[in-house]
Amino acid sequence: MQSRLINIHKKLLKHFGRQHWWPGETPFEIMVGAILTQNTNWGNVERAINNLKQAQALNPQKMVESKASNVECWIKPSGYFRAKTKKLKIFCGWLLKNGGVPGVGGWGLGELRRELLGIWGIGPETADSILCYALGKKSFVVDAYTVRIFNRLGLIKTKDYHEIKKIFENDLPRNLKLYQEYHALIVALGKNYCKPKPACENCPVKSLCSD
DNA sequence: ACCCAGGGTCATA
DNA sequence: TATGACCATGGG
Repeated sequence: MQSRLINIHKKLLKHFGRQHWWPGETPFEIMVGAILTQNTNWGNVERAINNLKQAQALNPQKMVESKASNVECWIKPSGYFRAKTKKLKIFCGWLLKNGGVPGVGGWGLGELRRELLGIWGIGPETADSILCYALGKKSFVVDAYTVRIFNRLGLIKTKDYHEIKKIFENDLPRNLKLYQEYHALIVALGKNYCKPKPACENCPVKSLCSD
């Protein structure tokens, strides 16, 4: 399995090139993006983040202090704007209480991951995205594309998040840039070739990933 | 007019 | 444990 996963990464890298993820300028912006992109097209998230920047609200303090109706207005393009406003406010409250980005950045991976998962609105993928891309922790991110693609390739036969995460983390070299690049490439692959319907027979993914 | 998107929570069986 | 409803905007 090990050589398969690494081999697939190599092929994807060759085909798509480096993705330079996460698209965001600061760790906090990456964290906000990780929450806003939940089940949402990235283009819509960019509009929301631009609104926050324009309002000079892209910092934890302002996020907590601002009226909910204002935050809702800024992030409206990213959808689920009421739910996500609540998530952002709760998350930023937690962040401030714990010394901001520098404060939580010093924690160990295991402890920090459990903390994040304890926050309302932060599930496994959002937590791992924050860990891996905002804080540089070696925590592999699994998403719907990963589940779909690797099941279709026949390399896994489970949809369980943590099972799949372990498969990747056990088999891949423990390398941050590899974790970051691999997940980004999986998203590139999923966006371009691996739609839910139809589940194509001659899926380009298979030839792309075959030996 | 449909399906989909870089999920997560909650209620129900 | 495992489905289903719900959250909501914008692109194809």
